[in-house]
Amino acid sequence: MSPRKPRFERQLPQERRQALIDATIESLKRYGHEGLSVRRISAQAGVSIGLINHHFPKKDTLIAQAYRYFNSELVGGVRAAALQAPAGARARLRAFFRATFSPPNLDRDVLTVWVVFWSLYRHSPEIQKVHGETYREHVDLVRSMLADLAAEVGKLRFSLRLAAIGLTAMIDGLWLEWCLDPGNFRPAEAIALCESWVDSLSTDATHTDIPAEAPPSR
Amino acid sequence: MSPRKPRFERQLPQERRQALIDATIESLKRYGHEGLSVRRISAQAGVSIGLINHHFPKKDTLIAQAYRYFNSELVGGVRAAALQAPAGARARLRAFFRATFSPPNLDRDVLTVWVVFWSLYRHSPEIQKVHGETYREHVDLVRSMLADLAAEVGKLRFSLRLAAIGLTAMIDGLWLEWCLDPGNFRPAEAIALCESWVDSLSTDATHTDIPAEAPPSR
DNA sequence: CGCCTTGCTGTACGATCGTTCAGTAAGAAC
DNA sequence: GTTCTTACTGAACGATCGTACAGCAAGGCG
Repeated sequence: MSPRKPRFERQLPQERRQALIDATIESLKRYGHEGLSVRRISAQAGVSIGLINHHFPKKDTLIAQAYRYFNSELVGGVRAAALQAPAGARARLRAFFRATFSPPNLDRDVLTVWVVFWSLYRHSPEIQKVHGETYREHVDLVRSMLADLAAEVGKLRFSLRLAAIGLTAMIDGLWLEWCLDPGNFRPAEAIALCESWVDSLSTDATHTDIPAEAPPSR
Repeated sequence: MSPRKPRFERQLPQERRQALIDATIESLKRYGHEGLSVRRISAQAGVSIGLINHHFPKKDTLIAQAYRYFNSELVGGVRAAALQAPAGARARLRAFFRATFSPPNLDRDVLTVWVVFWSLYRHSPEIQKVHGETYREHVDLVRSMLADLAAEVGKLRFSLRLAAIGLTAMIDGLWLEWCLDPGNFRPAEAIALCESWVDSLSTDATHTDIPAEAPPSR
């Protein structure tokens, strides 16, 4: 007699949880918002429907943890790229932009996942919580590089806070536009736009009246 | 005998369709993605469930038309603001930025509606079709103002195409960031970031190597 | 006033949703 | 080989989904 093939393999909870998180993101890439159902996710992971609720109290918990993982992967990747670059604020920023506008980050499916997560934000406290914890890391990374730039070239055109906001907005906006229509511009052009914007930070204001710097109410 | 109150009022198809479009957007503001169900929408409009399929062949058609209306309202509003401004590229851009970062456009609910529509884009051919037709109007508006600017100050740092992409990205990115956390910056700061970026367009490049301008493959 | 058009209602249908839970079996421990 | 823990399955539940459709009734018209 041949040994029976087991109907399933037991795994350590932490490994299975990660597999479910991976399946969540993959299903989200495949089917968009409709991929976020327990049936789609469990099918993608090759497990039964009930296993999700065995490892996660609610579906929303799994989605929030998938968002956390997705965020940390991005931040980890671009941070590593920036740290591997030669010393100097501009070189680090250049490497950061290259990583930002290259695979795996510049990928229509990946960017679609971002947009779907963002669309869940307003009506999901769990997503809001994860966002508050992880998106800050991304902004902090940008801010630290801009701080290095300021140390090299002197005072910037905007406060560190506002400069980081502007650069993050430019990146997110370019991501969004490229996600909706990748034929509009090439990655190298997106990098050029970002570098040009950083350059403009270190030149004196010529035409614009910058409003007095008052930190926002919050 | 008091005259019986009619159980419902008949309306012209075009009026009822518009009412359903309004209800769709309102329900979307209220409940996010989950507001896009025929039951939520019909409840918001105060009509029966079946009326939606009486006026629209499929739910997706209604959603796509709501996206079209939402887009045209935005473009119409900011274009009107730009046209009412004093002559001159900078004045028009300034008015455009003010309209872009003021109500009704700068409203968390309104911005959430944008993000949800964007999240539907990749897996909905109907949304893609509307987007292709209407988003172009917005980009064209931006491009025409930048063309006027170029005519005033001479050659810009980027091609008209790329400059419009960068400015649109900056606006969309700031919208997104403000939607996720309105406490991060004030509207006046967003306007300053945009105006500063436009200013940098008309100064010579100093540090950045701009890649050769080759139109994208498409 | 009665007729006719048609905007409109509301039930019904099958599909799919998130969650529960009793039962199964994998695989380590002894 | 036996026992035990628990990762795991899969049917079942009620709720909600989009669509279809038979019938009602509002309101203009003759």
